[in-house]
Amino acid sequence: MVVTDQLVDLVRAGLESLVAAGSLPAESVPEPSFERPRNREHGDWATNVALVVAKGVGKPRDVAQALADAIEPSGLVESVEVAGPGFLNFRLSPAWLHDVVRRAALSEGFGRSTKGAGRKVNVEFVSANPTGPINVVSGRHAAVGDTIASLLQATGHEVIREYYFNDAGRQMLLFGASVGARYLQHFGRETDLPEDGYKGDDVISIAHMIAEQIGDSMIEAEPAKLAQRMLELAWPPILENTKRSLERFGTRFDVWFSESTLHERGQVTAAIDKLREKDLIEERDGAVWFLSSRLGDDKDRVVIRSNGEPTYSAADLGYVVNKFSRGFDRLIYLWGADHHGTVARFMAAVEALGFDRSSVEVPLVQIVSLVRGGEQIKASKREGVYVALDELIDEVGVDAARYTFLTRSIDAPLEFDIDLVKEQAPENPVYYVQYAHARICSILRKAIDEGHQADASTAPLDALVHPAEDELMRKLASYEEVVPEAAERRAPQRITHYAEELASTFTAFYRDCKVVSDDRTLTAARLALCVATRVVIADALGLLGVSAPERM
RNA sequence: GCGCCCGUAGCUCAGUGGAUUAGAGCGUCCGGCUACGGACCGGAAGGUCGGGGGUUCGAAUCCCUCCGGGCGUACCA
Repeated sequence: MVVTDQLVDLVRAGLESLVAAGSLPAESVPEPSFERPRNREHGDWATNVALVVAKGVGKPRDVAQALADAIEPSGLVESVEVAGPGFLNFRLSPAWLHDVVRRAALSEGFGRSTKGAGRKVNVEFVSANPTGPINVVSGRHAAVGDTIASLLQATGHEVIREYYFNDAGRQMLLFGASVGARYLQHFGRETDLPEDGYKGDDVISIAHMIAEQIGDSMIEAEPAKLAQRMLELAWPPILENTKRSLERFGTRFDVWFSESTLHERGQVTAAIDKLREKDLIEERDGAVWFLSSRLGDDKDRVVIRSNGEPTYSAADLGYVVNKFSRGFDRLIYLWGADHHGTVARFMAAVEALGFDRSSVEVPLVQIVSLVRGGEQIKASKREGVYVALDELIDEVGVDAARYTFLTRSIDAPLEFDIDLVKEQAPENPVYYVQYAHARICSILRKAIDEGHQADASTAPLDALVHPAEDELMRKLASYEEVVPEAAERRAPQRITHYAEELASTFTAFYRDCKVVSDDRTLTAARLALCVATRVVIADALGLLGVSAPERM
């Protein structure tokens, strides 16, 4: 049982006995919460529960003292004292830290919880249209979405990673027309790119590829037919490249979801009909409108244009119904902050379609701005301005790239200076963390060579009394708080920061405590601590999708 | 105008209700390699947590307001 749960039980029992004695009203008993005090003089764990219940009952310190007296002694708790305005500070026996070391070293679900057990979550991220190579902006989304998904799995959720792609519709036909223009140019025809068309050079190479495949058979085709045909030929190989790049980047999706299948199955129309039944649909100016303003949106939104084509957000209606029909309890849509203006409309649709708004969340990843040659450039696929994810991987490697994306909060805009990132790649903190891991592996190899055993289940952990050992054990213990918090807050950066702290704490231990020595008891204990640290570093890096090398 | 995000050390950023020492990396300055891996380590300088008001026993953290920056505000996505 995790130590905080045991403490909660102890304190709850104490509170209940105060209620039974009449010194606390029954309705004022909250779930006690525990935290690790920053200052070590304040004990191992502290709760503010007395401050919370004291309101209208008495002085916080008096309540705290009464509660401290009411808490039954146990083998776990060495002392409970009242401090500051009314905190209860707990000092624990060394056994809890030893338990941490053993559980971590033996990999028995350390850092895992079952909080989300039985909950099925869909995490949809990246979802870039297959109009060209996947870029670094998508790279940030891939790293973040993948890690959020891993964190949810670590807290017991069943998770599906999903990629939604556009293979139809106005925007994609524009892309098809752009490819068509390049196709015609390939055969020497004088043709301009469509206005707002896709201007990137990669469109040229796609057109060349198609030209080799089908020859000049389409050069006399009607523009609309040409665009449609080019689109059909272009997107599948582009999507394949996207899959390959993302897999190379360590991100694997469970489901690749095609927008056009929603239309083919009539799910978009069905969703609109459902809104119509609720009188949330109106025809105006020849278009069909969703009256989203009745549900918190700024204004109503078109779902079917006056030319009869559904809008992209109409597909979203069918898609959310489709997702829920697959049995998910929660949908997470990781969107770019430049789409935040559509969140209100989307949430209005969720409600209108009969779903609970609180079961859908849309974390927004702030924009990535590109800097190249000291100048800020606006990344745009249509303008052909971007840095390809493959290029980033080639230059700095997967580990450094992912790690960089995962050190920042999703709320922080990311300035991506491609020159600077390449230059600073060797100084990336990821190597500090990986180095600590490799160093531990090296120590363990040496110890085993010399006939020592690294068996945490039998190691005499009482021998660990040095302050640096104590610090390291405490840092390991906090992993069990960090993972659920990172998961709940959708905050991968908590894991990167923790990994650096753990590596740094280990390095201090390494400096002060020689692991392998003639003292076999002490060596056995320290080896167990090393194993525990190695496991936790590897686990944290694993959540981030970063490798944990045994040698560097 | 309205909406969302941001404003913390010279720079890039963590910390988002807890304890009169607010942290890290980089940069700057000083010092350290005869131990299991120096991709390192120790120390120093550097902060009105954008300004003001409020809530609270307690605020960088919550609320209001102002200032500054980014993004959005389409029958594009």
